[in-house]
Amino acid sequence: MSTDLPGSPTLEDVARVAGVSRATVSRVINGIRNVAPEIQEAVNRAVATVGYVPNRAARSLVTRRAGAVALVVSGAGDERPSEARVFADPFFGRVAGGILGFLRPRAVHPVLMLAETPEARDEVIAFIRQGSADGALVVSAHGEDPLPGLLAAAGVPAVLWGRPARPVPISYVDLDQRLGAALAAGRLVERGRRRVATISGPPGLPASQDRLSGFREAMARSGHPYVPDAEGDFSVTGGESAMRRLIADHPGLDGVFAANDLMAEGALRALRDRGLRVPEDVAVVGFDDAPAAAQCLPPLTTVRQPMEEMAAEMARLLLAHVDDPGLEATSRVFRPTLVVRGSA
Amino acid sequence: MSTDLPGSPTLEDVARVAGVSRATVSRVINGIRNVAPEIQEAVNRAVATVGYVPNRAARSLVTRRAGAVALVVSGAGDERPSEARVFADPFFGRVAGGILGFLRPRAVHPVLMLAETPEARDEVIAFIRQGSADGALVVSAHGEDPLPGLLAAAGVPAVLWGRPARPVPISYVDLDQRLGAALAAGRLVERGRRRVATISGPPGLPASQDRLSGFREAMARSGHPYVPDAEGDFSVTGGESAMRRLIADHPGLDGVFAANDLMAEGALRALRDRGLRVPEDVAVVGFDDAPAAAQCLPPLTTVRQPMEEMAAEMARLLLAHVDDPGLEATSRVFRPTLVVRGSA
DNA sequence: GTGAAAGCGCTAACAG
DNA sequence: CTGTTAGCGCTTTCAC
Repeated sequence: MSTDLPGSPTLEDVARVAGVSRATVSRVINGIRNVAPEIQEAVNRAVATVGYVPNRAARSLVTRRAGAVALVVSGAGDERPSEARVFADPFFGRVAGGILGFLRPRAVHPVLMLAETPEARDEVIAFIRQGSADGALVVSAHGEDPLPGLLAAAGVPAVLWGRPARPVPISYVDLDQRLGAALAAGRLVERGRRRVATISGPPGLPASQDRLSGFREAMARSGHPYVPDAEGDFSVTGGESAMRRLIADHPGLDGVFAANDLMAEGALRALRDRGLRVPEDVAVVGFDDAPAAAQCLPPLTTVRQPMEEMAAEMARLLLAHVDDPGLEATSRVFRPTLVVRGSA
Repeated sequence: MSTDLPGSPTLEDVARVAGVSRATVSRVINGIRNVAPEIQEAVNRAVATVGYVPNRAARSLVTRRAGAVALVVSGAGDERPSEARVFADPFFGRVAGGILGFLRPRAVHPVLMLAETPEARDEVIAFIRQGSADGALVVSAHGEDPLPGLLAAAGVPAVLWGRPARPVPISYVDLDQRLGAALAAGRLVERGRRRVATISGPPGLPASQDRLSGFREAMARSGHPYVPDAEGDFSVTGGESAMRRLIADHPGLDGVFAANDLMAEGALRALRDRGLRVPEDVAVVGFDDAPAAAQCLPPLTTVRQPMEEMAAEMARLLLAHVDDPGLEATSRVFRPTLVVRGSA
């Protein structure tokens, strides 16, 4: 007999109740046409009465689709401590939000993974090779992250957030960082600032490098060949101490470009502590347009990075690669915009 | 023939190469004894040469284990916007970190889910019923979150972060909030503070309520029956404005207990802006011992909540429920400790 | 100690 | 338009 123990109802059960075959039930469940309306009706009723819900493993086994993707946070330091730091960054939150927004309507679920150690990296690729996920979405905290290379070598579908430091045949989504930096420079120059400095991000990240060099080049084009910089780490406290160093080393400062909003927030704080007014004494421009940017005092003028859209695009690209394994690696570069608020 | 297309190698392939049967390979893979050492050797070699990696769907189909759990962020508002906010809170990062730390060595993966709408909630329980995950770990932002009730009704293994507002037969992990609040009160009293106020969290959360009433009761026991409060929302800016209100309404204030560190940080900022010194003029005690607490100026005296351990315990409890469906719902309440730094 | 065989629940040809 | 028939890759009795 097939009326077993509690085990949740299967297609077979639904079929029996509806008085049709498993195949027909399957067709109805998967929304395939060519099924008489009356039968569809009967099947749906049967599904409801037995409380049927399709078994994902069985389905995956035959469709060869997991309906899941790995959301990998990579190279953010190592071991436990890092975990908290990465997730705590509002940046990750926005990216995750954008990805979920795209994946959800498509019934694809993100599996959170950390890839800080060689073993963890192997685990990520094994995870995909064993069919637990159809591909990987990776957010690296380091330009030298070896994961993209491993993914490419394994021939696993993957999309990166940001261009990797060294070329890898993998799709990625990025922002035109240099343009963003130029926007910031333009604003500062437009506001008549002559002694401008910058607080840069972690030098290992291509995004940091591009923002720094892009800013310097734009300033140079405007006749300001010398732009000192203090290195930060993309955190509020990092920005705060960088700003302090800048104030100490360059007393006459009247403009600052911080490579992200968190550091800009720290800079604002340091400036306030020193009794310097923003934007009167020192104008400040941030980068990202993080949620907190509008809450700063004064509200932060910043370069907006459409993170949610970029994140959604990552997801879209990944699913495209999953659907068509032959697809060439591509890159999508978004344009930043300047959001003018009170700080500059 | 079985030498098909590229399709990744299966047990069959390994068996052929090793010259044994599928069953034997399976035993070796799953570390079951009763296999001659020499054969184990041969199998392992074969696994390596063909690059075998077990197919998770096939395995799940028979073992009835997904090897995954849903990590649900629930009731944090609704729709897209919320997503970013929740993840951005350092609180979520630490919890996620603690969970991952426990799950990883056990080869269980967390699938990120949001449950803000009724449909999203149904999706969560369907997700588990279809075998995509073995259970749910849920972090609610609202005491009235309906998800725990649905989970319990569906008989799905689940563990909550924090006691639900209304009793639900579900396991949860919590902190002794009242003891934590008493610790804060004790410190303030010990430092001779006589005009003490508190910045409370979202009133809908049991944790907020317990910290508030626990603090008031402890203060009352020390002879301070009146403790005004200003409501915050667990964010820095919320704490900042609450502090401003408190200063305005209660000029003589000399001590403040903020229901979390983010708000304490905001309070510090508001106090500094008003030219009040901490701890000389006003002593401040926070709650959580967030990573940023030590970075504040002055470093924050706070009530430490062992979030990572609590999170790990959630995961442990969930796996226990998965292994033994008959297990009764239990609760594990952790004890907070006081971390004395500069602010009080 | 090892192999043969029976499914787990589902989808996808292929007939009819 | 619907049913029959094969498996997907793996674990797991049950014999040997």
